[in-house]
Amino acid sequence: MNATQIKILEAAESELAECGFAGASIRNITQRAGVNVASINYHFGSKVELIKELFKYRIMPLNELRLGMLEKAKAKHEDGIVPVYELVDILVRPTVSRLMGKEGLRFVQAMARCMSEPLDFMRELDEEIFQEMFTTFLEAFQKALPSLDPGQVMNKLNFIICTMVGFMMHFPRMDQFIGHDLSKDEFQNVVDEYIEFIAAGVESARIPIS
Amino acid sequence: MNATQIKILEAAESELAECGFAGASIRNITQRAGVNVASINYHFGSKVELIKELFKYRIMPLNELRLGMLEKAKAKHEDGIVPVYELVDILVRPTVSRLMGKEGLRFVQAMARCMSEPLDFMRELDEEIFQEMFTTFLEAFQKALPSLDPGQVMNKLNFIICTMVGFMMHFPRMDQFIGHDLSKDEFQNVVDEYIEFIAAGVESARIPIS
DNA sequence: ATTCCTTTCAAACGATCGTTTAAATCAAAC
DNA sequence: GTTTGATTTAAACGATCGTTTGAAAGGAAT
Repeated sequence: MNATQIKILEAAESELAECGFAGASIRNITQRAGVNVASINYHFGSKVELIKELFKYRIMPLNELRLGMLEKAKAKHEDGIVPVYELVDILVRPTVSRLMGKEGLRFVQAMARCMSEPLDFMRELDEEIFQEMFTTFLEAFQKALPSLDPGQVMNKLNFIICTMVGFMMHFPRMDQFIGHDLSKDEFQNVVDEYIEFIAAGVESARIPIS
Repeated sequence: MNATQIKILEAAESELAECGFAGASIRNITQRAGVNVASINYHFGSKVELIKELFKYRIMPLNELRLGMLEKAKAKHEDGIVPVYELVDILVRPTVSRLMGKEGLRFVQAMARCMSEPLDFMRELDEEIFQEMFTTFLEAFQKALPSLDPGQVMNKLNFIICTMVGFMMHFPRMDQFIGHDLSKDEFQNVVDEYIEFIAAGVESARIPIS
């Protein structure tokens, strides 16, 4: 991965964050990166190969971080059962906490935008990257919530994903609704409250199994 | 609103749901509707005017429904304070319950896709349509959660919006994660559990005001 | 200095985009 | 039956899209 390729990847990330996949243009990306239009096809083969490469480049270390944290948490508790709150934190914080800081925001927005478009190659990424993490955490949540029906736990995990996707999507608009820009402290507060919000939802079981 | 215009609106909705705004093409829309390419500019003026018209056409009755339900709920409780669970239900169910059924899904997906794109005219719609409902429900939630800091209530409401956006976005993929298509009963179950999930998150207050 | 391989470049490819135009078609009023 | 206004149509507009091409430039090894 040489300097030109990294310049292109970062430019593509910005373009994706602002325009989405359909709206992103090769010409804009290369202009942002200060390289020739043909560079992308030369270095990556095509537009979709470029984007796939970008997400692999970004997501894989993030997932390894998460799985590592999960293993550590399992080891910490003698029965291997990690409490719900901790699981939610491990799952949510690595992504959400990146929203503060321009590069993190850029990545997360690019991600969210592409996830919202039903692109064939994103479905492939789903299967390559997310499915494994989904089943791993599903198992952990089922151990942490033994009183719940397995189907309910599955739903809860899907709800967590929903909230994460929604948060990534809605976050840039939150300022508009709140009325002012968030400071770093306020942002940390929002993240903490958000994780608490999700954990409480996961732990709740007001509706009995019918 | 004559027959041709409605045909165009519905075709536009389908196209938006599948391709988003940037990906939606006038030629595809007119082909779906079985009308000439020039019809859109003749009847609506431009692409963005068409989409704005579509959302006004769909959202305004939905919002009136919600505000009506809120008024009824306020009247039902002698102090005018509507419990959290009921507020969440009023806010979430009218949108989410539409996801079952092809037309509803089509509308919600079109909506979600466009909300994910930072389009100027969507910001206008935000201000015209959502801002009013946001402040109305913010007030109701603040009455229902008197022990919480106003800022926290604001965050909670933003979290609700996040989860709704995320749910609309993620719902078409949920089948893939669950492994089979949802039946009507299963879907109703998911909606109920989802509303409970959110309500529990809103009611939680584990983190003290620091 | 010359060879060889990688990288960059300007230019062009065909396709599709949103929009406009002017003629053709239709439906109702007189 | 003719006229008038609204609607639909096919064709073309200039612009931009992702991709390809063949030549120019660069850099390391001989």
